[in-house]
Amino acid sequence: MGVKERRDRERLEMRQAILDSAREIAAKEGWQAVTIRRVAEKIEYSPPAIYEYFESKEALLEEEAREAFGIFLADLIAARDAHTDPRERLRAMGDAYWNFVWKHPELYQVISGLGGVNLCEPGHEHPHSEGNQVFETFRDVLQANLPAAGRAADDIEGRVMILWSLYHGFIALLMTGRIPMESRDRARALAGQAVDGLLTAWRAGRG
Amino acid sequence: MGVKERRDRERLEMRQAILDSAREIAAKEGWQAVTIRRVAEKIEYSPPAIYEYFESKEALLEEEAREAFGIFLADLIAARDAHTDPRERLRAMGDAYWNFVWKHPELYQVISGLGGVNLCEPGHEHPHSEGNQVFETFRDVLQANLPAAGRAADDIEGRVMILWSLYHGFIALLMTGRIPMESRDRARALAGQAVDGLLTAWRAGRG
DNA sequence: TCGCATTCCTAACAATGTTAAATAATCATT
DNA sequence: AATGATTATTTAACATTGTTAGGAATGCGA
Repeated sequence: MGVKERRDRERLEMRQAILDSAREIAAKEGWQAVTIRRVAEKIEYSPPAIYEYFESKEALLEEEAREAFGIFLADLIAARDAHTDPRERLRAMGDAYWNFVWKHPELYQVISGLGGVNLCEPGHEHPHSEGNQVFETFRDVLQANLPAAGRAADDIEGRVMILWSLYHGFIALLMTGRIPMESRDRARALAGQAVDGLLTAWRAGRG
Repeated sequence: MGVKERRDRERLEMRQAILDSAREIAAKEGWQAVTIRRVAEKIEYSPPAIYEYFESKEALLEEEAREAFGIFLADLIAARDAHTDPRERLRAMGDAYWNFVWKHPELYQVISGLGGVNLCEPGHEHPHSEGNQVFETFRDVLQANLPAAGRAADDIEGRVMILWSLYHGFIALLMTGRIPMESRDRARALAGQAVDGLLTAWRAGRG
């Protein structure tokens, strides 16, 4: 009675085909161009067929965000595990963050509400467990970068937020054109420089 | 023959009424709810009437952004001029930045492409002279906060970008729900703390 | 008064997300 | 194998979006 299994598998394949098509359109033309009808045309089905696999366009985009978080997290963990020294680890994770964004802009956009993705709003809850895992990974590695003394007293999570905001701020300003794209490499250098400054301040217990 | 003047004045008033209506809707229900038809209904005109005053919805939003930049800049300059000590000035401008965002979220959104505003894209040029003025104002005040030695060699503008990214990053993460709104005050404290850390690093010539 | 520009409206278009209803395909059971 | 039920998929449509075409008013200067 493996017929049920096959049908489930086919259903998953269809679902994935929809996700892949949407992402492909987004990668080529931006999320603005991702339309139920465009996706349907790409997989050679009629528009309403999509609604057998996703409750709405928003649900589809949320699933894209979940996938994106998964890839992002995998990249970060790979970068961390490529080194043992805490400083090397943090540096590599910063590189991984930055590289992920410009290697898959559409993924970072759907994660962070950039590029005309409407998912993200203050009220809206983000139940992506990978999102939390990203945060926790950064927290653990940052903690290993700080002196043991007074570690409990220090607000490690607050400092993760600081670094996160710094990176995301630069990326958002670049992606929205506020900082011109020609300054991308310079922005990367500045972000790294700022992180170094903050780290030394924190190590010295002055932050 | 002041009839021409009167007509011009009426035209400007109508234009402003459109802008005000759009902003009012955005303030109450977000930019997603700002629709040509909603704006038209609010000013008791038919939808196509709007196109006599704005070439397109995008042009309307761009004008909103221009207005928003003007208010933002005025707030920043007022904060700066309320003090003479450079440190006080920078602190006050940081406060002004933060306060502007949460006093007029819809204005910051239309400026920065948050909250479902599609204006901002990497290619799109932003010819808001007020945007540059904001940057230059911050640059001058930051410069006054750094030691004179080696000022020319230091990358002041890069450091403005760093502070800008830090602030904007926190705000964007809050507005998109990545950082929960309950942590807003904590985020503000963290941002200030990070700025202090960076400033001391820069003053010591270690940044 | 006539012509002309401005202002505004009705009606419509195409594109969007989405739903209803009907049809085709597939499967389990007899 | 035939049948009834479930599932998959499509066609047609709806409401909402931005936007345009074409035509009334309106008021100005000749």
